[in-house]
Amino acid sequence: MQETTSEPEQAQPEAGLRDRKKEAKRAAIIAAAQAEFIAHGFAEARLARVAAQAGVAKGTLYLYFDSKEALFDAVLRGALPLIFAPPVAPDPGTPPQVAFRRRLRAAIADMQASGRDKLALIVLSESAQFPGLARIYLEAILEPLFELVRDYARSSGVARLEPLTRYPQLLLAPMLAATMWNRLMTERPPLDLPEMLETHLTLVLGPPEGEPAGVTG
Amino acid sequence: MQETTSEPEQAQPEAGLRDRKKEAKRAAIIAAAQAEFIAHGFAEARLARVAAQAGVAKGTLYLYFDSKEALFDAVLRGALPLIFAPPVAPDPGTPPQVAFRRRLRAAIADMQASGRDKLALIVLSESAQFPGLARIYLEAILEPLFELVRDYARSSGVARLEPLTRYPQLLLAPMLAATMWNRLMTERPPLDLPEMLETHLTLVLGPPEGEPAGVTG
Amino acid sequence: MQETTSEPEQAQPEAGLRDRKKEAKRAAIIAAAQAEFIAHGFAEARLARVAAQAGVAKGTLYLYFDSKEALFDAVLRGALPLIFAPPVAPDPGTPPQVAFRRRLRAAIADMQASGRDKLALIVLSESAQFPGLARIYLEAILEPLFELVRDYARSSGVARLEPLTRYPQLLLAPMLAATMWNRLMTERPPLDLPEMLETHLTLVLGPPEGEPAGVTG
Amino acid sequence: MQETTSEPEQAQPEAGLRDRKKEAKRAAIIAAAQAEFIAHGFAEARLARVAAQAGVAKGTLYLYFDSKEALFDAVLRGALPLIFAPPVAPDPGTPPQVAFRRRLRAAIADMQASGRDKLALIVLSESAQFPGLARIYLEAILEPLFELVRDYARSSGVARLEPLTRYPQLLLAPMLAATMWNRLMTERPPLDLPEMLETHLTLVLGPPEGEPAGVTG
DNA sequence: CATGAATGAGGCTTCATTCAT
DNA sequence: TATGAATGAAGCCTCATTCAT
Repeated sequence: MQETTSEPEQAQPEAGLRDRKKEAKRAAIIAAAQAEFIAHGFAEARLARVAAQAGVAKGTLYLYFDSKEALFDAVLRGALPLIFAPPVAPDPGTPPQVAFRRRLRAAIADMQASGRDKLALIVLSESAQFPGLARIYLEAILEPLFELVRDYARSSGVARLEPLTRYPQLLLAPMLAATMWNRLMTERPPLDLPEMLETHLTLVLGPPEGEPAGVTG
Repeated sequence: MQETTSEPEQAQPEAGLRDRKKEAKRAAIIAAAQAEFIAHGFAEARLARVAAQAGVAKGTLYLYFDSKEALFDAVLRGALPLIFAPPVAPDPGTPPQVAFRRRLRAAIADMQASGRDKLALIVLSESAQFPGLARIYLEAILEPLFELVRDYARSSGVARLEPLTRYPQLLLAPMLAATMWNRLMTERPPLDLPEMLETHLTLVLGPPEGEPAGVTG
Repeated sequence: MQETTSEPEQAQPEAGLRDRKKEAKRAAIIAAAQAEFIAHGFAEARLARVAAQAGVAKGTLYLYFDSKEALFDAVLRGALPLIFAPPVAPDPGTPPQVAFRRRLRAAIADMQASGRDKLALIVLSESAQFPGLARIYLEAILEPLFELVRDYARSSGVARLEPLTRYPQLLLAPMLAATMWNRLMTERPPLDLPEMLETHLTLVLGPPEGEPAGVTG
Repeated sequence: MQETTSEPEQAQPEAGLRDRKKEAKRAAIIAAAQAEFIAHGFAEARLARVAAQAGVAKGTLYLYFDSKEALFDAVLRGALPLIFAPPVAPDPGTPPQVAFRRRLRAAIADMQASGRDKLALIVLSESAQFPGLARIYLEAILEPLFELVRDYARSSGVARLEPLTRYPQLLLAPMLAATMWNRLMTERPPLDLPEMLETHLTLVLGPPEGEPAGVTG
């Protein structure tokens, strides 16, 4: 139990090193798999490509994951925590509407940048094969967003917005639709997601206030 | 009904009969394939099941379609014309807003009832494999709807709605989202699509007028 | 029901031809598999070799059998009926002891010649993997033999043989042992199975009577 | 317990300790392997399970054995010496027939208790893969038993038993058969091996004498 | 035109064996 | 000496596609 002096902590750091390496490899595999699933969907994803991309042998995948499905599962779960980590500290002082809009913008940008929107699509279309997963995944993604919307609609005190507490989807749907659009309509100029979002929010919620203010006002 | 005499005398009716039979079989195959693709997605669809369902041998599929992809293509194209057949005659005399809302309602109901919403999902998620198809399909479905929205926004003369001429998606997205929701969240009470649509339209367009009329002011 | 004359019954014989071909191929596969299982045991048996030996593609095996285990099962079941088809017609007139001995001799010779003794061994040693099969197989092979022994012991009226009605195994075990011996001790001169059997029967049952009579003349 | 000083001073006792430790580990591996082979046969045996059971890492196995086959070989050879260690001191004074029967009984009981009967089965069925081994193993087990039988048959002076000097198998086969039977027919009441053996010996050799005495004689 | 048996490339997965630590 | 992560050959099996009938 005593501390080793010169060559400190033999077991601990060595195991730590091992574990760190394992964890790094695990992460590499998940990253490679995520790219593969995003590029080809579940059924057409090839574990050989995942292994090659991750720089390991095919068999090595099975040291970390029991099966292709388990790997898919891990990719999804791995993506989950990233989805709604508050992107910027809540910054007290900003009016709620501004914070709300920032939050939505960040969520959109993150989905787009990470490619997780494509994962969501895959889960959607292959939900027949992964029934439980679809529920978990979508709940983990959507429920927090819904709560965000409901909170805002309630706290805003605007009567017109009351329906959003029942159908928070209404506010979020265009983001989903637009993100799909951009992923699919690669031959066209992409939609300007932030602007479109702003437009939609203005359409539904009214013009923004408190923010740097674009127009004169 | 007459027997074919071995000499192609009445080429017309005989060929017509043949063609009708061929066409019927072709239709049966497409119907079976549509069900299969909807139920399992593209990759997991099995031609053996399609053939069995259509009541033909597996080899027979190849007399009508070159490949699994060609069959998928045919299914999609077969579904297209149905999507926007005007469901009810335009019925002159109804105010444009009412007609517009009816049209949207009909489109939604049709998508839902036919299962074509699932087809759309499949195209979405497997668009990497079917790049051209995705474009064609979505354009055929969405463009007419967009045009409908743009027309309405323009002709309404309401300034607030001007953004819809640039982003007609904003009005349609909730329908897409809701249809996906209901397809996936089978464990929960389904969203009431018509009501949700109405809510959304009211939220964006304002309360309906000319129709039975809900609130007053 | 009528006899086929020149070219009658189109469906029947054509289907018959197809079926006959399928049946022939099925038989060829089973034969090839039996040889393979006998040569290498279950786990080391290679379906590639079975297919090659049977003159079919690997995938073809799966048109006839669901899995390697199912093929093994079929091999065993296919071997069963052969095991105790009465080799010669019972020939009334021969005294029961003679008939009994003949029967045993034939059973031994048949097991040896067909290689089914090796199959039995495989079932034995891999019974952990095929629990039900072991029971079925051994019952199908052994129970009839046991019954034969019991019948004889009872009908002989010899008091000394009474234990055989309880332990018919005692009379048959040497045949099992000897057949194993010859299969394993390939480097030694093989046991003369018939003679050994005769010796054993004489040892237990007493000298044969009624048969051509051996030495003296 | 003393620290190794880096200079190999007391090579003898230290090495002895080391050797003992190594030997213990080696024994643990063999024991684990024997259990594994008995439970699953050779092909289905998993070195991972052996290592886990022995409490060592998988790689460690290869410090002691070159390959899975070498380990199997070691298991068999390790089991050999146990098979015919005279279970009770020959005890002079008992009549030969009694000693003989006791010996057989002990051999049977030992095979059963140790699970080595299953090992024998495995060797039998996989003899194609281990040709040399099969011979060695079976000779080591059977030859001593055969000699026992031959000795007895000769020394008994009973003419009827003369065939046993040529076919000692005849006396032993039921034990082999019965041991197999009990291993396989786990769903049925097991054969009472000692009683069956006694029955067989009585059937072939005549009623026992000198022992507690059943009949008078 | 229709059939359905046959094909065979290629996917996922296993596991004895190796090797850097 | 011991570890256990990594390897990669090889097996079983699937299924879109072909072709003789």
